[in-house]
Amino acid sequence: MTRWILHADLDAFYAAVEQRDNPELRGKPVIVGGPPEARAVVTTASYEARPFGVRSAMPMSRALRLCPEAVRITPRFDRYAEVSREVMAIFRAATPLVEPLSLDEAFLDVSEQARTFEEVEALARRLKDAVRERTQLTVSIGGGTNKTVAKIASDMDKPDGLLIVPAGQEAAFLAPLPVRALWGVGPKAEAALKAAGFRLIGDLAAAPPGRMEALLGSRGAVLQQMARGIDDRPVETTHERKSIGAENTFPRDLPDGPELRVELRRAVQTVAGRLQEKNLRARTVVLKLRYADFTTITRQSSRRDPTDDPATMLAEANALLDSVAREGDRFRLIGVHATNLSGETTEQAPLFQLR
DNA sequence: TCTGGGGTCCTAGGACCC
DNA sequence: TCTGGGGTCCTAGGACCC
Repeated sequence: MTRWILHADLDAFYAAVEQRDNPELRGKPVIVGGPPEARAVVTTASYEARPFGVRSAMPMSRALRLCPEAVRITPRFDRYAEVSREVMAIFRAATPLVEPLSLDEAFLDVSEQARTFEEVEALARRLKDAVRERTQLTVSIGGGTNKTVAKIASDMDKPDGLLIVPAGQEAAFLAPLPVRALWGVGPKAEAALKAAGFRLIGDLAAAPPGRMEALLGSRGAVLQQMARGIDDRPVETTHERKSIGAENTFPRDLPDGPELRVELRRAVQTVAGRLQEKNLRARTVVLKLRYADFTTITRQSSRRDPTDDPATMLAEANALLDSVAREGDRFRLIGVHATNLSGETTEQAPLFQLR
């Protein structure tokens, strides 16, 4: 039996929700993200904003210079989560095998619902129609016999796309695409591959045995298999949470002192609160600091007994900060993470919670 | 131009144990 | 005098994803 995987990706999701909720924003460039004074970045740019060169992860100050007439909206994550649940429910009505990757993306295994290319395409079409009718949002759907192909296919026909790769065509579909399109190839790996003469996914597929490992370590072999259209990762409906964290960049750099310690306490309280909400405890507290020059360090301490107590965690975090802070240091970010979790860590929730 | 915040996974060195 | 080999845990940093 052929395995059929869909990857569904809501188009400019956060911006689209804002435009749907507020008709005055429709047809206008909308940029979702914090204010430039807060040193925020773009979370999502509507399709009207993209011709100006506005992209996600870009500093908001730059985005607003590129597109001064844009309407900037501070993200409303709770709202996006609500809409996301509606969309995921539509997917789960089609198949129980749904793996949310974030609020706006999911893999679906539809092997039980569709057996041929035509049936898969028809099912994807029905899903797109259902999402549009029930939420007024457009979703791009890619499909194929594995996750790699489905994910890349959904990217290639945005927005409002639909692209199913026929069984047997995986490698041929991937070959002409740049290596950067592969999941797990970021700026560093791309540069390393380019320097070694590999530009296209087809180049990776054809590399001699051992070449990819030499270049990229253990990931090399996996990447080459993906490049060849081979990827048997299943759609996972649950996942085990490994960490919970909260961090914050300040509008202005701060020295160690009462203000910084207050920020640290806030972060600890957020994390402890979320641990308690989820009935989890952590054995390890991680302090994260970013200096004014953007260098980032972490310091952690573990103990035998897991805790969710804010006072205990704060004492540890403060001690860690004591151990690194020097006179004259200035910090732009502080964060706290809890790891080595115990309790019921298996969840149905998305892998990546927020975008 | 000036760089977020939520995560996962991997590597590498050192401590410690047998 | 020169000095194992394997396993596990902890720590720190970094690449990557959305």
